[in-house]
Amino acid sequence: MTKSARRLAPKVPPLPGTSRRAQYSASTRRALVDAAEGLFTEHGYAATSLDAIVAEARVTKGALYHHYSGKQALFEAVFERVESAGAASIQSSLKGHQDPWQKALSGLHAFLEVVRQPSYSRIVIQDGPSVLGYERFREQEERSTFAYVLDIVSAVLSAGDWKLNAQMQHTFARIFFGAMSSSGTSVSTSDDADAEAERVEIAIAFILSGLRALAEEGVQLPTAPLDGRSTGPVEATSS
Amino acid sequence: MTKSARRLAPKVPPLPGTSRRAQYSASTRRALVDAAEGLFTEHGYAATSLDAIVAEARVTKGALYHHYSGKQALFEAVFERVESAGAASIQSSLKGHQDPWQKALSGLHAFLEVVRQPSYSRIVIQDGPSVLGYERFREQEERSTFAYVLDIVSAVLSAGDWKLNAQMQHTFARIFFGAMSSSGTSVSTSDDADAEAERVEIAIAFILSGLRALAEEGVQLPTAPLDGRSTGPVEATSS
DNA sequence: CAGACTCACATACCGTTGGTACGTACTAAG
DNA sequence: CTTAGTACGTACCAACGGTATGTGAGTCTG
Repeated sequence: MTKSARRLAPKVPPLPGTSRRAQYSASTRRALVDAAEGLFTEHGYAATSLDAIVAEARVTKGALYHHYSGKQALFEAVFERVESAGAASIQSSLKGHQDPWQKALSGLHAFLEVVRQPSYSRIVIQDGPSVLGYERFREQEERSTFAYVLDIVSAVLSAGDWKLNAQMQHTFARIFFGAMSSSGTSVSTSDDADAEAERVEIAIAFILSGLRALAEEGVQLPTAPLDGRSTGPVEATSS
Repeated sequence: MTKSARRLAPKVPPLPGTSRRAQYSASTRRALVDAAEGLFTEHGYAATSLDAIVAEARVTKGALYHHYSGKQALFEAVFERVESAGAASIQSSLKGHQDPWQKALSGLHAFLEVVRQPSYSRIVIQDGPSVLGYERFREQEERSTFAYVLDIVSAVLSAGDWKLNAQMQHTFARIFFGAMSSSGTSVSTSDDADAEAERVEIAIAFILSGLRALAEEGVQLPTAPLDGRSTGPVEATSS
């Protein structure tokens, strides 16, 4: 392979992605991802066969395996697209807010909108963790949706004049992210999604206002674990 | 079937479950569930074949399909056992606390212990929703672990002198349950699980103390949706 | 106690599925 | 026109969940 490879480089491989075949190729990939997204959303990952996907995309399995290493890799492509679309939607809702508390409420609202989309609910929230494995799922989340949550939570916490290390910020973000995901799924499966979303917003806003009250009182986070479970009634957290 | 069926009823079908065959049968079921729990925990639902399970249990597929209608039904049996064991563990931690806030902290601690067990983490938290489907998963949770969370949350909320309808209590419970599940998984996959669990306890306790602060101030829940995202800065939630 | 009957499995098999090996048409470069 | 490589299509395979059917031990009835 070394003897004939170095002829002389073509002028320029005219921008990879602009040639005819590259366009066809990209089109095929899109068709596959589109079809897969629809079928995964409708029937879930396990109940969707590759035959169904390639039929819907009007290609063959050969094409699929040429572009993706397998079913899971295709799912990852779908996941990434759906996830980043949702994250972008959330991000855009944050513009025009400086007050962290307002930003949090606005982001929460946007999140509850995103999670009501069937594709996001099914692909990201429901099938995501088990298909990708929790580790990979988390890697993906960490650098998109969760990142925003972390940002906002950190902003809220520092607005509360609490100095926390990165780990503690992470923990808080994880807690709120979990709360939002869970209640988000609850919203998306509710009979009256609007009403449920409203309740969630009220509830989380109320919880946030609780933190705000603590901030105004100047209450600090305890650094030691509060052992309030073993024997008698102890004084617990409030100052 | 009607001609010879009504002889006369045998004295009593000597307590179903005590006959020899019934004992063998029960033993086989246990072996299957035991084997399945181990393999599901280790490799996950999808990556565990029925052949592997029946080999581990030292029976054949015929036996499996005699007792369970399929792989999913077997998983449900495993799920139910692991789940109820965890729920029982949590429930027992609640004894000896009258103060709802203390009860909440104690339950939280117990939950974080339970969720650190690999079987619970993998089978209930991770594979549960996608295998059973979110609806069935939720039905199961609703009448065990989630029920306790709902109880505690309701107690906390009414201790805060807030009158909420059942829906709102549900919403709050869902929020906290989600927060606990998510951070619980985070704990179980952490490098230093103890430290992470400690942080989670501190954080959630802090959030609870925020609610407590609101209670002491007599702040009430807003009933209308707070629209704090559209145009300018609005006054938001705090009184 | 003898026979009929039932239950708790074992064995052999099937359809579907994810994945692979290989052939082929089309394209871009020389 | 040749040549190399890409983008597929076709044919196939192994593994898996699930089923149909056989069989022997256990249980009940007379």
